[in-house]
Amino acid sequence: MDKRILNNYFHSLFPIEKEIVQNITKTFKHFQLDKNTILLAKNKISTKTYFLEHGYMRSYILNEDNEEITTNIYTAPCFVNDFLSFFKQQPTKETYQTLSDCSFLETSLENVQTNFHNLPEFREFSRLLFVINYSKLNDRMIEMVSQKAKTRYLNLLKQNPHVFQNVSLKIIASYLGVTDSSLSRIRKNVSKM
Amino acid sequence: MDKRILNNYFHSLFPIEKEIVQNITKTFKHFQLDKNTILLAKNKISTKTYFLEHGYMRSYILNEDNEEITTNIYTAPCFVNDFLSFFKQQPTKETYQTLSDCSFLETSLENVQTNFHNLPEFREFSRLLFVINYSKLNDRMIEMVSQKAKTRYLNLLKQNPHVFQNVSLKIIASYLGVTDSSLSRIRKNVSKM
DNA sequence: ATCAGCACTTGACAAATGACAAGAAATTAC
DNA sequence: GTAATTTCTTGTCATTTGTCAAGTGCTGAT
Repeated sequence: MDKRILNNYFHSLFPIEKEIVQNITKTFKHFQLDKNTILLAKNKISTKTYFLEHGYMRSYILNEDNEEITTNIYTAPCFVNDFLSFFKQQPTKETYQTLSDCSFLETSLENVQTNFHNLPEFREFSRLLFVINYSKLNDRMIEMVSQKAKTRYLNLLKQNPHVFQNVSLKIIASYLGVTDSSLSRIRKNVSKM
Repeated sequence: MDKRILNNYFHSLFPIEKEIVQNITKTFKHFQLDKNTILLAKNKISTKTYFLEHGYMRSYILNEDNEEITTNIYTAPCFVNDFLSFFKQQPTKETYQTLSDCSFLETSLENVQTNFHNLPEFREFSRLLFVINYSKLNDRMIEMVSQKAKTRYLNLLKQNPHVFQNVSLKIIASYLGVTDSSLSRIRKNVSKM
């Protein structure tokens, strides 16, 4: 099976030898999911690390009014991993759902552990992945507390314009922390400038 | 020097042998800072991992209007680490400042790397620290987008009441993502219930 | 002891966003 | 192809939060 996208992802983050990457990625297995399918449901324990090769996904929670709050939007290629559930083997708080037809590669916790403890390069890679994810989340948090909705919308539009062709505005609205009617008004306001 | 608090912190997170913890913590060095001192300034490259043994700290950024936005409040005992700056050796976006007299333990990137690659238990510990920090940040982000200011205030009051005795309301307000006048009104409203 | 500055509160008003409802447009199911 | 469902927009009004300015009281420097 073709693992070029996954292999390239390793090389893009970090100088690492081709053979080592192939050694790491050989345990990853391909699979596909249709649009609007649950990859990992709330309260389940995550047993895999997923690499999203093609497509769009999101994670979401239900608030006290049973409304879905989108906590993250994933654009391929990227890793999709519920860190807390996967590494501490405890139930997820979030549900992970495809937003388009998606193709994935997955590997087990056992394989991750073997590589983590045996391959110094994989250790460095996984730590770097944590650092990058943490930093992205921190940036988003800062944006949420210090910018208004219109700025957050414009930033997303600039950084990830393709999301708007692939993800419904309702989902994008909750990701931006506003209602769908507010987002609609913001878009109207932006378009006439 | 007494490293009981640091050693206990390791044991509290994770089942790990006493000798291994002592081996890890032996490279940590004590130091102290007065209230309102900069531990790590914006645009500097972090060279140390810090463990806050006693006291309160915060990290903050300046927004476009040159107002300080508190991005995190640290309550001892805990690790204080700018992951991106420390592990990627790039300039920080945030400034780290003490909010009370503080005592710290610090160790260098070289020591962290040695332990990370030589001690399986330390690898597991550092990954767990990442997982916990990521998860906390994610919870806070969800709270920010889905709860209103009053709820966020009440949650902080419940989870960390001591912060209110040690950190000014102005700083807590910006941490909660509201202005200090709003927080003042929220407190007034809460107190008369 | 005094003065300057800071933290906190409060008032009046403005701006941003939410809640709800209705209708148009797009998508999906059969 | 048609009906049902969902998405998106828009209107009205309420609520939340911000902005600005003033006033009080505390604290720290000299």
